[in-house]
Amino acid sequence: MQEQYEPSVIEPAAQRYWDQHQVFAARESAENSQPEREKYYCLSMFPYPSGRLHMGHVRNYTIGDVLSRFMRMRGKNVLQPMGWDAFGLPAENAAMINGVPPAKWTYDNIAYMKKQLQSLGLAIDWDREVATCRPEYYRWNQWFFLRMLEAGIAYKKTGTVNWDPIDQTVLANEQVVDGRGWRTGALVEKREIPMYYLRITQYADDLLQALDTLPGWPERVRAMQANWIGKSVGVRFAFTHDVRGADGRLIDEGKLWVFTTRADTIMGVTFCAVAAEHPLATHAARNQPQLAAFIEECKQGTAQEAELAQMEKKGMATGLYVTHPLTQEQVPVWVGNYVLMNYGEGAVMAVPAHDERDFGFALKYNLPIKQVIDVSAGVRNDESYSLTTWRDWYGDKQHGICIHSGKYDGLNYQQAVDAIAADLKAINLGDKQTQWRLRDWGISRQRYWGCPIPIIHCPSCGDVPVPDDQLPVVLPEDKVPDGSGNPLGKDPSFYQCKCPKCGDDARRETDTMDTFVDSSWYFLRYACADNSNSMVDARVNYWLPVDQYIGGIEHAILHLLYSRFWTRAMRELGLVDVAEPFTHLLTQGMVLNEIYFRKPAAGRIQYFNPTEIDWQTDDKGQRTNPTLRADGQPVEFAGIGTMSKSKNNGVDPQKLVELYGADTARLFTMFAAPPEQTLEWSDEGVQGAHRFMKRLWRAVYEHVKLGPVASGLNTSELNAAQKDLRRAVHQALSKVTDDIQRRRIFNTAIAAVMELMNTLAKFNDVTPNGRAVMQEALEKVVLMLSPIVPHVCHTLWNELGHGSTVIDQSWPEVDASALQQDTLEIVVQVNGKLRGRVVISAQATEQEARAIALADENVQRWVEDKPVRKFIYVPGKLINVVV
RNA sequence: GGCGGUGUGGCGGAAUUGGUAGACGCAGCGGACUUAAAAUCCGCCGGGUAACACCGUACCGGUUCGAGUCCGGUCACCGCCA
Repeated sequence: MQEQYEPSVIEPAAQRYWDQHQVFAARESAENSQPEREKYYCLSMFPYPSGRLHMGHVRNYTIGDVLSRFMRMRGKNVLQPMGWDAFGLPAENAAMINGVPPAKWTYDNIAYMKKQLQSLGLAIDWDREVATCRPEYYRWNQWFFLRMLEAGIAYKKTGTVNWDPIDQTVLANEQVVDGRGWRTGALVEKREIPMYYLRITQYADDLLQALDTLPGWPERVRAMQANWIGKSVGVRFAFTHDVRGADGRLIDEGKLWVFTTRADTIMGVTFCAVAAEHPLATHAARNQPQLAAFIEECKQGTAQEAELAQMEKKGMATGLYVTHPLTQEQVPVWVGNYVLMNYGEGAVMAVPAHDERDFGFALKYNLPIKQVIDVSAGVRNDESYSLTTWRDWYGDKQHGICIHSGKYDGLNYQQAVDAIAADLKAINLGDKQTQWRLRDWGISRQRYWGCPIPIIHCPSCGDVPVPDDQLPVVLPEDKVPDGSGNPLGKDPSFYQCKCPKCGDDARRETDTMDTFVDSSWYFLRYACADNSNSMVDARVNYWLPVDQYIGGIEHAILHLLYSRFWTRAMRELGLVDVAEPFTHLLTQGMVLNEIYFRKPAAGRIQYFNPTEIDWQTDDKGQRTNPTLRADGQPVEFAGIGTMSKSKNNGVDPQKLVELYGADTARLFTMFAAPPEQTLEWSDEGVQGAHRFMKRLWRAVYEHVKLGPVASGLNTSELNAAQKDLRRAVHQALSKVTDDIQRRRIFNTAIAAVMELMNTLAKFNDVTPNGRAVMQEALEKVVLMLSPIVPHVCHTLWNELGHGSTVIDQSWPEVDASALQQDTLEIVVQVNGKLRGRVVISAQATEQEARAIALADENVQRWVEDKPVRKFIYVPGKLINVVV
């Protein structure tokens, strides 16, 4: 065995072995004599082929790889695929800069990044690789889009869309962040264009309720999805009025519609508030310049819920009144800057007594406050209702009872809502209604580098679907966008076509699909990537659902929601059996690094890579005075932030692998933080991980150097030290198994192995029994670490004398007898404070333990002759003497 | 404002069901080896004390024999909210 650990030699060798023996090729059924194994589909979110891997990829794919390899050793039939989310804007942007077609840029990037992924030693079945920009893949986007069109799940409508003036494209609502395009940051404009939508709102209730069937998902992701879907159950009803517009007709047919979740407070309405754009506001402003000015001011304001909640509530009376549908009272109408036209009805009823926002508004503008709910019943008898100070319990609907509400007096929340909704329905002015925040998913994009929407526009037949036998509509791959709109619209060879129905000249749709479409079902296609005859086949039902999905928290809402929707649509159309595609979800934290900069008197801030910085340490060991190594001059430390090009704090995985090897990179990313938390990069930490690799190598080297172990392990002949070592080995094994299998935490599993290695280093017994114990210990260490650092374990397993390979080994079993102890150390507390430790027999009774504990010198010092009031005994762990 | 989360040494983090707070690693300090350095190995490493005592898991209070962990309240920070 070679003395030096050389990852640059052993890593390619291990990878070559895996490759030649096709060990990661997944099969759907049992082969030859192999017994039927349970399937395990381990999926990592596929990357966008941006050019190079970043550390986030390394972290993501290492987590997936550790789980895949672990599950394989646990006897599962594992599928771990990989592919490319290959359509999208960055390719077009790169094309504009370099003058190269997006297709070439994308395919080149895929080739390079695939090599990078392979250098990490991931246990991927590359035979199933998919790239969403290939016609073999996206033809099924088109095919299924047509099925959805037939089923009414997809439809066309003209609507107001968000127009990004820089990217020249439509954005989904969720792609607008703070009123700006999510990629460009440009202020979004409104445009009216025809586009295709998917009826995700039809599935809103199911998508919401089924979140409860996903205990394997993080709580916060489920909360974010529920929040996004935004179900609110309430009552939609109308105040009547006879306000007529300039044309003499009643505005909105004489009805001011509102939606409320607190219909039980309807008798407490003292005014209504409408949005600045509401027809009543517009009407009232015609001859009130002051109101018109206020409306203009409101229109400048935000449309963001978050900002809305924080800004100062302002309003102005319109002078108009509407009639309360149940009391016939005249209710004044105000314009409020906190009411949004495109949310709900653009108008709200105001109940100042029981809504904090309305309460503040009423105080500010001196509007009446009428209490109609009494919460004192059993809950709040210590405080009374005040007209000047808001208390949170004014809005309590759990314990409230209607008062001052005529026939509704005495009803609780649900009873009151039911009764009031029924009364409103009876007079035809309202009914119960469920409102959703979620909107239908607009998928049309006026972009080139995406999947063409398979529709032909015929002057006489209208919108005609491309017949199935003419699919796919192939995207030409030679175009170079120049920023002046969609190249497809300028290419007659693409858009000129014949109508499939009447054969006349027609024009092909030049919009392409949102790239979220591509990623909404790629995990299904991995199961049958080689099938050129159908979108999915029986193999999909074998592999699905995904047992473990791993990816970034940034996809917690959109991608995961769209995938859940798409899978449901496919199930509805009889293509797959499952509704929920992902059983367990792990959202890994981001990779952070330190940020350093200098701010010159003139010019832009200059950022420095953390590797170029030197620190000094003060007498407390704390770092001070960062300087730039190149010139020794001070730099500013700006804290920790996500790795990014603009902050010049990225770490190139390629260089890391070249310098230390893939195993070190894998070990560090798994060790530095739990998978769900952020990971702070540390070059010293990487060196520490590399140091451990070398220690591991040397431990095996020192052992192997002594020649083959003479005798097998005979557990009945071991001395105390040998037994202790065996116990340490099996304790570590027990912990590592639990950490990976149940807890999905790898840093503590690695820590346990490190601790074991520290113990091993102190064990210098070269007797036959001692060496046999050491052989077992090292074998277990190699097996335990093989999912995490597979290359070195591949080599070490053979060096330990095995003809077989570690990839084919089963996960080791804990030997329960090795864990047994004759004596136990028990912690003794006196009055809850640690005062001593005693060693007792493992079989000792509580009486015996008590006698030994009380006899202990340290314990006696604290107990003295005080009477023992209480004696707590936690067997095997702790004694607490209360005196 | 709403929802969700977090708060532990100089740093990343550990403590899994209420039972030894600080595992493991990094940094630092001391030592061995070396002409020297690097590498490697050994030891120390929350505050406090001569040594104990004592103090210590954001803050205030509670439950308990016992609280980082459970409960009530406060503060700070992070994430998400067409």
